Amino acid sequence: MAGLFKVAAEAEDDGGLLSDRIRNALTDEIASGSLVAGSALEEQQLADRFGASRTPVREALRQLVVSGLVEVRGRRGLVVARMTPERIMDMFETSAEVEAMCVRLATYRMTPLERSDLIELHDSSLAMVDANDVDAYDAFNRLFHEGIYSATHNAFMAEQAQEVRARLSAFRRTQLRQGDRIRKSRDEHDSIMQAIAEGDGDTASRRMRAHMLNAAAALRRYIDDRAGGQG
Amino acid sequence: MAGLFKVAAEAEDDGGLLSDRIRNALTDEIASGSLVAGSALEEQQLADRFGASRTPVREALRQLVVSGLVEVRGRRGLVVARMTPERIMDMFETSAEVEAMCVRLATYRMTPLERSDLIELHDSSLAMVDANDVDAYDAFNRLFHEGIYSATHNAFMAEQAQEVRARLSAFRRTQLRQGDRIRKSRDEHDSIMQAIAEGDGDTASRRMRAHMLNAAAALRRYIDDRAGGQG
DNA sequence: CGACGGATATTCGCATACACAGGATGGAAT
DNA sequence: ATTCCATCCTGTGTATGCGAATATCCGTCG
Repeated sequence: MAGLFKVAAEAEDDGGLLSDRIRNALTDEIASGSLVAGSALEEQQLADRFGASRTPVREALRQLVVSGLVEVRGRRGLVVARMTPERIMDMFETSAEVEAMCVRLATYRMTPLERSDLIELHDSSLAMVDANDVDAYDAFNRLFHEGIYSATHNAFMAEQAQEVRARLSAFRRTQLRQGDRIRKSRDEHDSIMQAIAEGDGDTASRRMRAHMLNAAAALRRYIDDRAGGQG
Repeated sequence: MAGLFKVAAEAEDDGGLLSDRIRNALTDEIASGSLVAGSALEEQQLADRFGASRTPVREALRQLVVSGLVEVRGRRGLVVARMTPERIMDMFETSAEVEAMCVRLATYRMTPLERSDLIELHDSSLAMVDANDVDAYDAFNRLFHEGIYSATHNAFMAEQAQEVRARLSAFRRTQLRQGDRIRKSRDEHDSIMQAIAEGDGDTASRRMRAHMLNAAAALRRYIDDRAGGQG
């Protein structure tokens, strides 16, 4: 999953391994929702689409299975991981705890430069909220949280947090479109930033946890609205 | 990595996929230290060893790369992930935070049955300490922590915690052999159990973090003793 | 004697080919 | 008409072959 962290690696798409290229492409499509959960993933079909043979496609798929984005169904092929609402909630809760853990460490360890960068980044999000630009805010949100991961000064923890976050990215955008969630999200960021500025890691941690759980609650409302349960 | 959690799957070793069998075997060998960090992993050689062709070996290796146990070295083949002391410490710290996070939730959520099972398990470890049986204690330790993961009643979090833990298993045994670390470990478990019994999740969490960091410190002393740095 | 360059050999990355399993489909029997 | 069975067919799992890239080794030159 170290690869996910260096998304700058997309630049070397042509130079890298074919299987990696396919893996990254599929990761993006699953995370963005282009490939909906439960879709069958046929090797030959994907091979044709990417202009490759089945071998690199297979390797990409097996890697996605390990990272949890794809699941095997016996010998009947692979499907995009279909997650139950319960599992999604579990993942959000885990993400909340992980983020809380990261922001606590980050508060204690970030350098003045990192702190000022994060403040500047946070300030920039106000315009996106006013414009109600969900895509821009989603992109900002990612940078904000990645900035916190990085400020933990623990590369492994940052990777783990990033991995969990990546697995939820498909749902995060959905959740942001709920009502005025985007503005509330920004407000919550603001209160987290205050705690960080005061060097109060425990408070920042609690607020981050609440922030993430609010996002999860918003998603749950959305899921409950859409369907009683399509497990 | 869900596969790691159901280690009962070892029973279906013969029935399962060849690439899975190879992956599990290599995982065990890396975790146990049979394959030392930095060793080259040649596809043909492994294929011969497992009586298979290169294809399933390749798939197994690529999966191990994703899970972080193996790393790629350009086109010059793969090696068992060589971890720097810094990275190992990062992993231990992450593990400490993750365990702290789990025990906090577990304290609030475990059922009376889970609590009594955990107490019983903990009590059983005293004999192993008295006998200074590191292997037995190591096995108990695993059950103890897995019991806590399970008591979070969050399957995803349990899997994540398990995955982090698995990646450190190679070092954990080493650390337990340091001085009277095993007895101290047991004492720390005891204080954690007290907090759990009192339903004080925050205290349990702090004590768990300290417990894990103590283990990391013991390992660091060991590393520092052995070599100034063999990165 | 050391360094540099080319040839060889090893090993990876991908493609293709073959084997096998499970499901779908069609027909026949009840 | 429905159900059961046989056959085919689709798709996965594995093996092998070929091309490319790189390390190694040896010879030659400085």
